[in-house]
Amino acid sequence: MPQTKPMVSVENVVASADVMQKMDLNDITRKFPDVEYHPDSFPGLVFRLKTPKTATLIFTSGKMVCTGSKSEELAKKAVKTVVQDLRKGGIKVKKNAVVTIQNIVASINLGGKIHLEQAARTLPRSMYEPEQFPGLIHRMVDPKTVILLFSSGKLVCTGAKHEEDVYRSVNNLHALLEEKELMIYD
Amino acid sequence: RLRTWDSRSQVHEPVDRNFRQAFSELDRLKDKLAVGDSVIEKAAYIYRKALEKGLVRGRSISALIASALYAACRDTETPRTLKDIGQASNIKRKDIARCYRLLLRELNLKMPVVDPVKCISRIASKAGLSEKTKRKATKILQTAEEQKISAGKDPMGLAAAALYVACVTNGENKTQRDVAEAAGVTEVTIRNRYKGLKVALNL
DNA sequence: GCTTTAAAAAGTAACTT
DNA sequence: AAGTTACTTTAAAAAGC
Repeated sequence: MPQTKPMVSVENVVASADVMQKMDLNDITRKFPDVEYHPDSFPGLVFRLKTPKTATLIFTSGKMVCTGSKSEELAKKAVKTVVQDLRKGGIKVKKNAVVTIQNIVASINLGGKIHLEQAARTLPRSMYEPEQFPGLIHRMVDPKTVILLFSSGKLVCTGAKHEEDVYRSVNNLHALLEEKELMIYD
Repeated sequence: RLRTWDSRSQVHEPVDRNFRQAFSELDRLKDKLAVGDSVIEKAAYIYRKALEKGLVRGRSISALIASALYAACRDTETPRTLKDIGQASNIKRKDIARCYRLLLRELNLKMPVVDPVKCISRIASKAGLSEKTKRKATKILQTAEEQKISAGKDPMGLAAAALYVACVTNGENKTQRDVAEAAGVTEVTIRNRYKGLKVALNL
């Protein structure tokens, strides 16, 4: 059975947020010189934080998208910090943001190599096209996530809404790989 | 030939016009890529399935035809790269790749994994290599117990590296650049694959 | 479908030095 | 030939073309 417990590390969390009020992006641009706002190419304003190291997109509707956090909690903290900074800078923001986690990306190391070509033939809902990408793309149904498998035994799991989904996805896949004898331990 | 189309062409509707365009395009690509009628017929079959599934809505018909042809090549193990089809159809490689993935997902197609051995002949003829070298390269790839070193690697890079090694052992005067150019990969890739091959073959 | 953000995996490509 | 940077794939939201 698994000689090694999978090493999981959350690499990026994407969260949407809403302060439920119209925002004047040009005003924010005037008061925050380090902000990026190019309405001709994209309607969102980019507000970067050093800690947590994130990038938050702010739209005129008051809706936001925060990316780059290493955990669900840090994503929420980042949005709070952005709103606080806006207020300190003189931007009126009445309500606190309602945050929703939209996607979690994690990297995993199974601790053993994977027989990719065999996996490509036996794993359902999988695609392996080394001419296009070195990893095998597997779509898991429950939880609904997508996992990229590499011959090194490392994985990337994305599409999860909760950190628990990442662990369930990895455990499901790991068990499946061992059941079908697709794992190669030293 | 092209009975796949003829058998359905009796219904004269907009769909009919779509098929005619698809077939004239496939016939044009057939000559440019030098693939057989069976590949074209398979491409037509896949394209028709895509039409029936409504995958053409809001999408480029040309890109869908080109990706159906790529899928047919893959299914029949006819060695043609996305780059080959992109050049023949004047459609960006990235667009063909995206449509191809869509076809796999929506039509539930399962393709065999590309066998680098099947890529040897095309590279060898483009580079003007001997039959002996081709045979040697085939043995090299087979002896390299594939699976262990080829996972995740571009099949054309693996085949090119094997051919380069075969040239050296057979004393055929071809540079890495010659082989790389014929295979459509860089010399750096041939060198990197060569390293793995060297270990696998105890060279 | 595109535009923008972030991040990992491993391979390949394109420049510099 | 080594190094660096950058692009390939995956997911997801935002507003608008």
